[in-house]
Amino acid sequence: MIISAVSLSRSFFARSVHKVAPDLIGVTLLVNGVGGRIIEVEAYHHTDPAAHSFRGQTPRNAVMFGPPGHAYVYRSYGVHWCLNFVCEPEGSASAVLIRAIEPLEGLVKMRRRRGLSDERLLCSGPGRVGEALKVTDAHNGLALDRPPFELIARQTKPEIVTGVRIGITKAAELPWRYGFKGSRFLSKPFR
DNA sequence: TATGAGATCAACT
DNA sequence: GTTGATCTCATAC
Repeated sequence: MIISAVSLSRSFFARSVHKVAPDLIGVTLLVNGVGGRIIEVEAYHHTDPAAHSFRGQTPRNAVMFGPPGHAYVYRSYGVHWCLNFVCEPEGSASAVLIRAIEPLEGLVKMRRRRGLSDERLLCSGPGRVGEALKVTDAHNGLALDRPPFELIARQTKPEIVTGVRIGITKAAELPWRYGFKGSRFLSKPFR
């Protein structure tokens, strides 16, 4: 069977984060040909106290204030690189955090980068995704429809679960975490 | 199974 | 000086 790989259109990200985030579940994300299916994301909006953009533009979050369809990469806890996709028309400053993917392409590279063999732990967490896909500040601001990024549309719409976001204290009650129902690659179970 | 320290940096008080 | 969109390893129950 031949399955054609359809890239996401440029307008995909020119919508509300709350539409883009669930639509990303099941989409295949590759960086330099390495990656897999997006399993878990979180939405951050500029009106949301938990968002980096909430208090206005800084050197770190400047990309969030730019055009949609670009990568926003930030250093988490001084240690990890976390990957976001900027959404909505320019200036609204919202983004989707990629929290987990199901490893499909470049398993050998991901295992080497992570120093792990357990597939389930390769990319199940935002810091782990960054390390496995080798995302760094060099990717901050790059367009998502050009190399090294590749986003391939899903064939069918998966069942999606929602819940509260993880690891935040501000606006912790907002159900803006989205996941692929039943996947074993979720960073934490939904309940 | 659960809690704690360390890594190490931008932004905030 | 403290906090945070995190993870790993160590030690304790």
